[in-house]
Amino acid sequence: MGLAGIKDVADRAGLSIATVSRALSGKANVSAKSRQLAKAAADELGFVPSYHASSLASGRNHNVGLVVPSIHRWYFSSVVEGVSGTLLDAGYDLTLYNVGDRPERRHSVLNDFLLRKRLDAVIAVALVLSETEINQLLAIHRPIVGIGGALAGASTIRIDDARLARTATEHLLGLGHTRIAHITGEAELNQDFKLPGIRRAGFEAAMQAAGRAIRPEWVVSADFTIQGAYASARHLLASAAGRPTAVFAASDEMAIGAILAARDFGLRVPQDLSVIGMDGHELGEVFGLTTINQDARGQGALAARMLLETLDAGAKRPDKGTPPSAAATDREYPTEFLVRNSTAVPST
Amino acid sequence: MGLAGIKDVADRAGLSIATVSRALSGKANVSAKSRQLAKAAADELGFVPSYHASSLASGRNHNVGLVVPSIHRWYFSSVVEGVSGTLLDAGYDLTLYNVGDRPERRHSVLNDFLLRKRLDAVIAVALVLSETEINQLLAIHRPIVGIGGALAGASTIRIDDARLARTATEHLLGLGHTRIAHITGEAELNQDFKLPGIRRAGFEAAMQAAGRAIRPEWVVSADFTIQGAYASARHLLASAAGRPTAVFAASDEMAIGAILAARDFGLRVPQDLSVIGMDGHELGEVFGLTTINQDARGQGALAARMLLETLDAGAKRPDKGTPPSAAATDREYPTEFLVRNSTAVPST
DNA sequence: ATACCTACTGGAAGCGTTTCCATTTCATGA
DNA sequence: TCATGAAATGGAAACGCTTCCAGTAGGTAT
Repeated sequence: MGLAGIKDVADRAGLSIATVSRALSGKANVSAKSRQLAKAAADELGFVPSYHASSLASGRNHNVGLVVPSIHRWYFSSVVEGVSGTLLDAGYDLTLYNVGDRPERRHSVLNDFLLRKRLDAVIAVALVLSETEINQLLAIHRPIVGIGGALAGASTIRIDDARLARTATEHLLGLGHTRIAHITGEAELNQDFKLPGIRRAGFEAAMQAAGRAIRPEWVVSADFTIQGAYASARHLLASAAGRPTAVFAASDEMAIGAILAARDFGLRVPQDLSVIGMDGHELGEVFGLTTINQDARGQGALAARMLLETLDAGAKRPDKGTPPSAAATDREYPTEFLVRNSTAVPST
Repeated sequence: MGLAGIKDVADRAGLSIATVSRALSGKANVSAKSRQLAKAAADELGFVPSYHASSLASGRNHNVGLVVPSIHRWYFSSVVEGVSGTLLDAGYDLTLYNVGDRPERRHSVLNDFLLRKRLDAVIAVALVLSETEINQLLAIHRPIVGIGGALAGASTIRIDDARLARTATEHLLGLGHTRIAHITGEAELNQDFKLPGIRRAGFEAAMQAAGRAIRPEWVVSADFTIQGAYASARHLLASAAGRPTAVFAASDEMAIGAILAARDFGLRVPQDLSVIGMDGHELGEVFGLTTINQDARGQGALAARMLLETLDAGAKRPDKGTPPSAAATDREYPTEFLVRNSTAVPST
């Protein structure tokens, strides 16, 4: 089988190449009869248009790049699922760039891949791109959407991490807690991904506003995983003497780690220790975790939809036209405060 | 900036297009001087070759497709990380097809995407492709590697699930357990992904070989998540009367769900209930989970390396040559029995 | 019947590379 | 000095589509 080309289809259908192309891609100015003829011939030959030839000729790729710092953690895999589903349904390919913890990869991804005119658009998750980098992308007319990270000049979907962290802390304060600890992200995670610092700032703001001291030894850090936070929380909770009565963890995974550590010490949650998280991890339900639910998957889906919209709008020859979405929108994604039973009034 | 093309580079360097192309792609038969000239000119102009034009002309895509049924579960995200890292380092793109639980997507992915000549190779994770589907891919000279699923005719990386499940069960039997329960995967997961059934068969084989009865009510199913297994295990452990003394879960995530459920009932692990899992989930350490460690990430990396190798071997114009890797290898990936402290001699 | 407009159609020019092939250059040994 | 082959070079033909543009048919109004 010599992989039928459009020429073969045209011959078989008794039409010209041009007409077949129009017919198969659903363009106007094709008679119903021709269209049907073309489709039938294409089916019979099992014709599938060559992606590269079509992209080269039309300038459209039907391919969106997704840049993530990791794929293992709940937040990222949720976003990927959301993006992936939406894109697949729209007939778009998803090219995944998992830049991981290696910064040199990040550079090569931006240069060697993203700029290679092979992507129609880019979704960057929790990645802080420099203005130069953003401009580079915009210069070649590639719309960008950032999720969970501030992208100057590009459209963004995010939640107000500072405010929500503050809300979470205030929930604990409101219950009467004064001895509140915080589990934040590790320093290196703060590099491309300022989130831990922002949530921590929210925590500190709430504490200060309430006139509560922040004990440095009660601010510990972990790597955003359950097991990492478990280890950190064990240190935090080790000595009965200087033990907090509540913990605000910067993610649900870390909150769960704290709950597990607490259980190991025979501490009951919430009677002996209140724990509040942030994210909306599915596993939170098992632990009755009080948290602020953000629909990461939904955020991914929304980002994809936004991109598809601007792509459809700017249709034909994106290289040429004016930059799509001159207006960079900054949407705040809705969240939900989910009170379950990992937080309560302190027993003392 | 009009996005410099190779023509511009050639003009600037005072060379022909052909020589520039050879120089930049590191081909032979280019003088050192010309090569340097070309590189300098390319740098100055910020030239990046057009992916589509280059693929169209050369027939090589530098793009590997990865088909997964999900991205959220530990096993899959681990594999994706492994594949992703290896591919990125080799300068390949990764196109992710998350077919999810919707079978219609699977079909469209195979037809509309994979066959569109845009992929050099395909890695299918835990997906059972029909022989027709495999032949379709092989017919257009696209090497396939399957991970964790049997792909007749294609290369495969897998672990011997049946034997390992048997080993896990034998570990419990060897400790003296007779009342052994099994948490398997749900029926619908068994469709494209026979794994739950295979592990279950291993369990049954071990039990039968030991002359132990399998109590149907002690074989429960869950969706491979912690929370799902937690719910199932609660049912399993609810009545003190007919309670097993050991549980073999078909995945670490489900084993952890069982441990959490046991704790809720005040059962101590391993004194009151032994739990063994399978996979090597990072979280297993926190729970002291005895398991069989399979390096999912390593499997992904290996699959990518295998593919890259055959691609490099078959170099130039893969469309034309003989099918790469006529020899479909079926490798068994090494595993490690990890005895921690979630299993012990039954206390009765 | 003629003019005119519209809906279709097909030829052919790109899209931006890679690579074949013929040609030129250059070093080497006789 | 000249033949000889290897190394380097450039022209031009693909690669397989999309789309512009000119042209053809077929219908309507005059």
